Amino acid sequence: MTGNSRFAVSVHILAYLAFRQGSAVPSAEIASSVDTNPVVIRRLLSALVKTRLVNAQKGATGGFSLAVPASDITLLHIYRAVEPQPAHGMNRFAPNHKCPVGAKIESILHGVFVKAQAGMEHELSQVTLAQVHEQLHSVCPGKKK
Amino acid sequence: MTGNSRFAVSVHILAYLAFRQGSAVPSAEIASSVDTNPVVIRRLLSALVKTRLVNAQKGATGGFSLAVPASDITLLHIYRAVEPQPAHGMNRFAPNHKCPVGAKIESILHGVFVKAQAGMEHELSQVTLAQVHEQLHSVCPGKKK
DNA sequence: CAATTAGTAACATTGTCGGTTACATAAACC
DNA sequence: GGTTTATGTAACCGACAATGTTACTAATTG
Repeated sequence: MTGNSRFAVSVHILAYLAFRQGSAVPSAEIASSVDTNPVVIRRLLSALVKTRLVNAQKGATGGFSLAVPASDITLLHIYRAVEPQPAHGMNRFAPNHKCPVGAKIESILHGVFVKAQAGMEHELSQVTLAQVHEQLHSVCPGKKK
Repeated sequence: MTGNSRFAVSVHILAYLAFRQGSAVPSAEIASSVDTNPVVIRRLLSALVKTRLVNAQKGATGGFSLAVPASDITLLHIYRAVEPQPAHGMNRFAPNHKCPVGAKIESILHGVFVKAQAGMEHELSQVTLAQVHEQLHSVCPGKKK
């Protein structure tokens, strides 16, 4: 979608916070689940705190927790919080404006990207963190019997 | 969308071929319109030739031309021809499978990405190269009077 | 005061993308 | 046939982005 994995890791983080419910979870514990460095986790959580999806508490016994019910958080909220301006796949695209095609293609492509982005974001808006949380619990393979 | 500009440049290329109709257009001329190196253009055209959207002809008087009417080419065709496997924003995402969340989040996220991708691709499938070509001709600013 | 944790800056490492050079192959034209 | 023009690709370089890592400060608990 964007080349990076910020969104994927962020959903993982929030799913983990939903999993651990009301308790304050330190970044090191989340980092262990994601298998990365705690600073990477804190960087992403910094953006999620700014958009008020997550509470942060410093000090011993501190950590992160959901600031909003999981059913109120859609994946689009997470996407927007964590993903920088779409940049719309036109980063290094600067056609020659002296050519009649180059002069107009940029704005045409911009319109296309806006529509494509909207199509994608609509799908993300249809999935809540609570649904992701449910899927985590259902069908635990090997935990039957 | 993908971080790179392969798709944007490819649409530009095909719009240029539509603009220049039946004639064989050399990569150097297209490169001038896109303002890049001819090899970059040929690399992308190589993929478009493989999917039979474009004809290539070597030698003097050679060049590239559309192999199919512009009205039969959707932006999704172009996207698929030119963009490698979506990789779905999970490139460097390898959570810890020993954790109950890490063990299941991957497949859940995969499902999310498939839906998001489908939403985006649907929008691309609704736009044809012929429509882009039309927009190139309409409303030439400063060409009135 | 000691321990724990968020917050953040700074730097290293890695991978991808685009640009460039170089050369082989093929076709047109004199 | 030889010259010119063009595609087809490999190989390499430099720029940039993303992630990982270290190191430090600030806040909070007990």
